[in-house]
Amino acid sequence: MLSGGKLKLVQAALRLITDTRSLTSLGLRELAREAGLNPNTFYRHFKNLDEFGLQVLGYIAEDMKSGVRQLRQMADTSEQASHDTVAFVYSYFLSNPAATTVAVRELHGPSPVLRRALEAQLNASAREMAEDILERELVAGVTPEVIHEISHMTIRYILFRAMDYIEKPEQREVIQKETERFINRQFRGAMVEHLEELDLHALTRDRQSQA
Amino acid sequence: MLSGGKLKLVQAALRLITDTRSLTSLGLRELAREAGLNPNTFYRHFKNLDEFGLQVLGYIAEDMKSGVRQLRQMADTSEQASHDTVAFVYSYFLSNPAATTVAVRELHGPSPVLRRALEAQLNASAREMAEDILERELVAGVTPEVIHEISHMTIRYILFRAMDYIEKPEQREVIQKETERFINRQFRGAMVEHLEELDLHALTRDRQSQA
DNA sequence: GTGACCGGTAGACATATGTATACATGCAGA
DNA sequence: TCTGCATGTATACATATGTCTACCGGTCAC
Repeated sequence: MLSGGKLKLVQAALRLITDTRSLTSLGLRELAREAGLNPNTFYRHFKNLDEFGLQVLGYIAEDMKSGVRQLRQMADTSEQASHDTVAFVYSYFLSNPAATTVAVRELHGPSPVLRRALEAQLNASAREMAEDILERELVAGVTPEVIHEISHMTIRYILFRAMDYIEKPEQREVIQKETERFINRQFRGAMVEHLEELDLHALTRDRQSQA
Repeated sequence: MLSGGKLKLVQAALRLITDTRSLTSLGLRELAREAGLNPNTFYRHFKNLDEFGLQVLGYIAEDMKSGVRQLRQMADTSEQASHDTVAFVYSYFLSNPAATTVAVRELHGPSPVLRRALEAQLNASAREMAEDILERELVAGVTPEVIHEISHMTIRYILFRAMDYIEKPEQREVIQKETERFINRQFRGAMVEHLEELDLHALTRDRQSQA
């Protein structure tokens, strides 16, 4: 898809983006230097840095999509599904740290163009996730709209945690477990959404007296 | 607390940070220019730009804290409390857009120093929120640890949504409602966390047949 | 074979930046 | 009154950046 110098420049960007750099902070000369090209070659491929940023986003979006596609796997309960999904997604992020960093950073970054683009891509992922849940009937008694809404939140939540997950190896297990709890609480909360608070309290008391 | 030139520079930063700039992207000369000072005056007050960033964070942290302090108000049910809190917090963000933008942007930004500082401040806020919930016994049947965990997530969630809230006036109502649902689902989900999935389904069916 | 085009290069430009040194002013304490 | 110190300024330098114009070597179509 991307050829020659274009590819070199995009990959150079991914190499340059570490803990301490963001996509929008990269300079054209810097990029060319890292790619082993003449500064002016940049102009042969991109009109300006914004257009370049979009290409980078497209590149990593492609990557992420193909990663998420292989996620369709079996799971009997929703709890099991959330566990598997979370494990998979984080391991994916872990093996693509640069792309992940770009996504997290630019989602709230200073370039409106990139923000919109990323948002659109996240929405697409959320939609996919929701439809997957609906098709496999993993959650009962929750309307499709709510499933979409929760998926939307979940996708973002995972993305934010991904940075910590990458940066703090000793916290990975904790983060993973927290994420699972987050998801399960959302869906369980949605299931009992229309119950009166008093009933809920009674219910909780029941459980506690049982134990 | 901050005096003269120091203050001028910090305020200049807040003025410069709009949709399209981030704290870490500001230059020393740029800052001085906006503050109406000589570039070198910057050095009279700050060792480097990182130290400056920390001061800015401190400045807005002060501001936010005093904002959140007046939040202690009455509410009978947790649902009511989440509604009031969400309304209040968003209106606060709306009236301090620059500070909000800084916080959101730098929490995942390229400067590790600022990231850590912001994280610490968010954790403090989360702790405060959790303790408030515990003191006022707004949520029953949920352990303090879980309340802390949910508070932690909620604080972050609200902060992220704050950007959209500021930027997209036509979506403000929706965002506010979504945030309330988010919070309520978390706590309700936590209440029924230890129930078997089957029981939950039965419960949901009950409600549906009632209706 | 020739002309067009694509990808890459070289050099030069105006302009911006961070920083160092040296100078000016005003106010506090002796 | 003199001294010190904090604050602000002026000038200067090395270095980086985006961008412009011009040049070069292949490759493909005709």
